[in-house]
Amino acid sequence: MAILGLLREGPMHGYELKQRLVDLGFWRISFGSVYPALRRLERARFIEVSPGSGRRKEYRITAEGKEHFQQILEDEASEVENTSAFRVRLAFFKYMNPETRIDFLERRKTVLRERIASARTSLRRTADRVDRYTQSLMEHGVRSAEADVAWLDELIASERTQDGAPGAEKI
Amino acid sequence: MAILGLLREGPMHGYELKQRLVDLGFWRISFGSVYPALRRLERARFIEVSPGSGRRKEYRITAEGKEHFQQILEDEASEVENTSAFRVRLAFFKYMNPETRIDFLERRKTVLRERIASARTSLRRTADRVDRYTQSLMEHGVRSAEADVAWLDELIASERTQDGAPGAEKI
DNA sequence: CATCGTTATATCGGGTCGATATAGCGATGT
DNA sequence: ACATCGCTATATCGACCCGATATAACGATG
Repeated sequence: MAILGLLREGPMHGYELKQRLVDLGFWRISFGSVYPALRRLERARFIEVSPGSGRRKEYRITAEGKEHFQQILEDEASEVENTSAFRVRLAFFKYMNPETRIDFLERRKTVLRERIASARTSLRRTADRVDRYTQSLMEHGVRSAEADVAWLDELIASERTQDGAPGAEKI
Repeated sequence: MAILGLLREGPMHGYELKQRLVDLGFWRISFGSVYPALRRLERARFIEVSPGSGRRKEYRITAEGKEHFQQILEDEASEVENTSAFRVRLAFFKYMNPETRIDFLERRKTVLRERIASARTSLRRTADRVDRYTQSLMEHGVRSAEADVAWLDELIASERTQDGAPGAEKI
């Protein structure tokens, strides 16, 4: 999905795609994921290949590819539990129907809130049994999730005020 | 490694192990990882199985298992780029040689600092080309990483003052 | 023009994930 | 008494991802 999204901006070769994925925060994406994914997308006729300069291969998205991308992006039941899947969809939010954007963000927020609640419960439950390192780890997990929720609130707020310039409220 | 660490605390069955892994922040750990892992550990003689109550199977760590756990925990070249691997080691920090703990935390900090730097670079490089959502995503990534660094600083500080009570400096 | 670091494509084995199957268990309702 | 529901519990499968590795051309430095 991320590859299709990036190729919507314009044709690219594999190595460049990988770099752009790293830029989006997928630090550890591997060539062992990228190249097989490109072959799968080609087989499915969602992308096309043509020789670029040197030994490069230029990948271009097809009409079917755009259609498929839109379909999985707009899918109402779109994954919101999976952090990576969430981040990919957010990176291509501009292509998402504005009406479903807020719903999508709210659903992510619900998931995080649930995790925070259950993490707090297990912290209380195990407070006396686990060592200070484990406890610090769990507490940091809660704080991170809370920061994520605050960020989602920013995004939702700027999405509601239509003009929407997230970053205007930036710290 | 996480399974061996948890079994050091006492015998457990598979389902319970999975729950404890979730408690440690591995929200999405799957049974398709847990049960095959238990079989591999059994084959390697790092754990032993005995029938528990009902249809449960109780897993126990062996002497070889403890030895192996200690070895991969203390391994100087221990993975610090991989967030999951880092978190597992931190969860079992009490078993790690105190001299190597600070080094381990510092190395993780270096990795995060490098990521922050490269993320800032790619933010500056792409600031005018990418849309506001992508930008917010990248900015949030940087803020999260910075929060992680601050947390590591807390852990390092409390580790240096021997008595070490992380959470004493808690916000 | 040798050498080194970067760009670039590709594959492989071992492992993870999400879905699914199966079934016993305890509680709640009628 | 017993149906049914949700939770506990073990297990497997296909599709896929990751890290290591192979290969080679390219550009810059000396």
